[in-house]
Amino acid sequence: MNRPLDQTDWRIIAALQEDGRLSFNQLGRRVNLSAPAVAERVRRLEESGVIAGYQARIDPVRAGLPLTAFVQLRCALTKCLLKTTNSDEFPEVVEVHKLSGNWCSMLKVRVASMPHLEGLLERIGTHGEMNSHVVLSTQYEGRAVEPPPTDPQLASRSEGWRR
Amino acid sequence: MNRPLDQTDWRIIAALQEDGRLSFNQLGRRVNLSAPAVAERVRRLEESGVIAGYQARIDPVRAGLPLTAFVQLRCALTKCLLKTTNSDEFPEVVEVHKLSGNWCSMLKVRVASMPHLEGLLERIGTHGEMNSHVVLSTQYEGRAVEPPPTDPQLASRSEGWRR
DNA sequence: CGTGAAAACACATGCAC
DNA sequence: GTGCATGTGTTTTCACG
Repeated sequence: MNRPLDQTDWRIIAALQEDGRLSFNQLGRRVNLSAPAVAERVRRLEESGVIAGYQARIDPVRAGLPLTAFVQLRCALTKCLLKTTNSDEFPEVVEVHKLSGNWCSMLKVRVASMPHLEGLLERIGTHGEMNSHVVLSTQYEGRAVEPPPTDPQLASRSEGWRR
Repeated sequence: MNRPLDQTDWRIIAALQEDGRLSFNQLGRRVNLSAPAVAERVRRLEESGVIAGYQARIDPVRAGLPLTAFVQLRCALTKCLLKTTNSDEFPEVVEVHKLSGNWCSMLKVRVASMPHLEGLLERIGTHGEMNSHVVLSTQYEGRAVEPPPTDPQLASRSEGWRR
C-alpha cells in the first residue's frame, strides 16, 4: 500500500535508531534535507507503521536485571503458554516468538538472579517441555535495522533447482 | 556506585520505554513531579547508564525485512564468528549473545526473503556448526523492562540445600 | 530533594517561492 | 523540495520551602 523506502528514508531510519530524540532540525542536517521536508517524511514513516514508536533503551544490567536467558518451549497443546496466560503473569519475559521446527516457541527473559531464574523456569515449565540457555555476555542487541540488499544475485539464488 | 532505583525512577523508566520522546513537562505529569525534578532524575539515569539511549522502533516487516530467525552457533574455536569478523560483514545480524551450554552463541537475524536467509546461513556456516530456527510470528519484542521482585521468598529459594 | 514562576532558547508549523 | 517568520512548547535557572 506504500511506496518503497528510498535511500533518504533509510538515512532517516538509521539516524532515528541511533538517536530517537533528534529534532527535525538536527535530523534534517544529517540527511541533507530541510526541517519541513524531513518532518513530512517522518510523519509518513510513522503513519505507515515503519516507525512503530520511540523508546528509551534501558541497560538491564544497570537496572538490576543482570541475567538474560533464552528459553525454548515445546508446549503441551492444550496448555500452550501463548494462549493460556496473559503476559502480565511473566513480566520477566521480554520477547515471545512462535517458531517453526521442533520447538514451538522462543522466549527471552531478564531476571535479577539465579534463584529468580530458577523460580521463573519452574513456573514456565508447567506449560510444557523446556530448554534454556543462559547468556554469558551480549555483544550487541537492538542493533539498527539496515536496508535489505538489492543484489539481484541474491534474489536469484533459489533458482538453482530449475536447471 | 549508584543509589538503587526508587519507585519514581521506575515510573520514569516505564514511561520512557513507552514513549521515548516525552518532554520533561509531559513526563513530570505522568510521574507526579515537576519538570525540573524529573529532568534531574533523567539526567542521573542517563549518566549512570541505566538509560543507554533513545531509539526509534522500526517494524522490520514494514521495512522490508519480514523474516526473523534465531541461529545457534557452535564455533570452531580458531575461527569463532565473535572474534574473526567485524559486525559490518553481517548487517542482518541484529543480536549476538555468548551462551553457556552446548552452543557457544545465539544470533538473531532479520532478512528480506528465504533466498536471503539461505545465503546468510551459508556465509555464517563457515564459522562452525549451526542450528537455525525460523520465527513464524512474534507475540512481542522489546517489551518494557520492569523492576525486579523484592520478594524475600525468591531471594531465599536457593537456601534449600543448606538444611 | 522538591516546587513554582520567569527567562532564554529551540522547536514545529505554515506559507511564499 | 527550500528558507524564513511566527508562535508555541520546551529546557533551564533561580529563589524558596
